[in-house]
Order: sequence, then structure tokens, then C-alpha cells
Amino acid sequence: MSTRRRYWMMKSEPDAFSIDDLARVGTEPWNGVRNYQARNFMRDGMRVGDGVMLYHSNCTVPGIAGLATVASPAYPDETQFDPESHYHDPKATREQPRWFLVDVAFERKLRRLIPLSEIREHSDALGEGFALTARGSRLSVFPVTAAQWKLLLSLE
DNA sequence: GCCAACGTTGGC
DNA sequence: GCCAACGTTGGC
Repeated sequence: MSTRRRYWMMKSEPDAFSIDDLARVGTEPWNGVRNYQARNFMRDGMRVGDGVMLYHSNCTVPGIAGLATVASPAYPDETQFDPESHYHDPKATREQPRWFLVDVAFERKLRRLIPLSEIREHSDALGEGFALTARGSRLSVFPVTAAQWKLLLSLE
């Protein structure tokens, strides 16, 4: 298996949790992901030190807001066990957790937000499979290739 | 607020 | 295993 650093995009609604929130707390357990594909990327694909782009979704100007790093191996999302939590999953047990997460550590804010509208201008270079601009895709956690990472950062 | 696209659930 | 109904996402 390759030991090279991998790259990821993670979406968040800034009203709920923004890059400024991450800057304030430093490290955050990325809880609340309830999509199997996104879970699998966190559980099976991520490793400590991987690069993360934080994307602000469902807001006035959606786009990439900052950089972070994967700060822990995957472990069960505690909120699935909490009946009081919005993310409670009655089918999950401690013996058989259903949802996993990683800790995400703040790295830096981008000098400016890279708007989705601008990212779309590079759809050809980013490729059809790129989940951010793929038609109909709503994945909130997905891989970014080294080439995509470089291209996106060059827009900063 | 609208609505298209998608994922999940549950009856059959 | 099908698929309609439902809930959610997220751009606009």
C-alpha cells in the first residue's frame, strides 16, 4: 500500500460548523456523517496526516474555505449511541457501531474563499468523477487527487 | 423558498 | 428483491 499522503474534501454548513469554528477549537471529531460512502472513506481511506479541504456548503457563497489535516485514525462516532443526539442511531450498538469518524485538525484558512462558481470553470481539468462538481453528487466526504488538490490550491 | 437529485426505508 | 414513499442535501 502506498504511504503517500492522501487528500480529501469535507463539506460542512458554516452555520453549523465553519472554518472559523475549526480554527477556534483546533481539533474536531467529524461527527454526524450518516452516509455509508462518506463513512467508508473516513474509516477505510483516511490516515493521520492526510490533507483535507474544508468546503462550505448550503450558504451564500459555497466554496473551499480552508485546509485541515486528518488528526486521528477512524473510531466510532459517539453521537450514534446518544439518544439525546440529533445523530442518534437506534440500530447502532457499542459492540457493532455503524458510524465512524476521524478527528480533523485546523491547518489554515485560505487567503480567500474559492467559490464553487470558480471551481466549475475548471470542471474539465478536475474530471467528470470529481464529486464536488459531478452532477447530482451530494457526498460530504470524498477523495481529491494530488492533481486536483494542486489545481484547486492554485486558485487561492 | 424551490426543487432536482439522491439515499434509505419498509411494505409486499 | 422491487420500488414507491419519504427525508435530506445543497445550489440557486
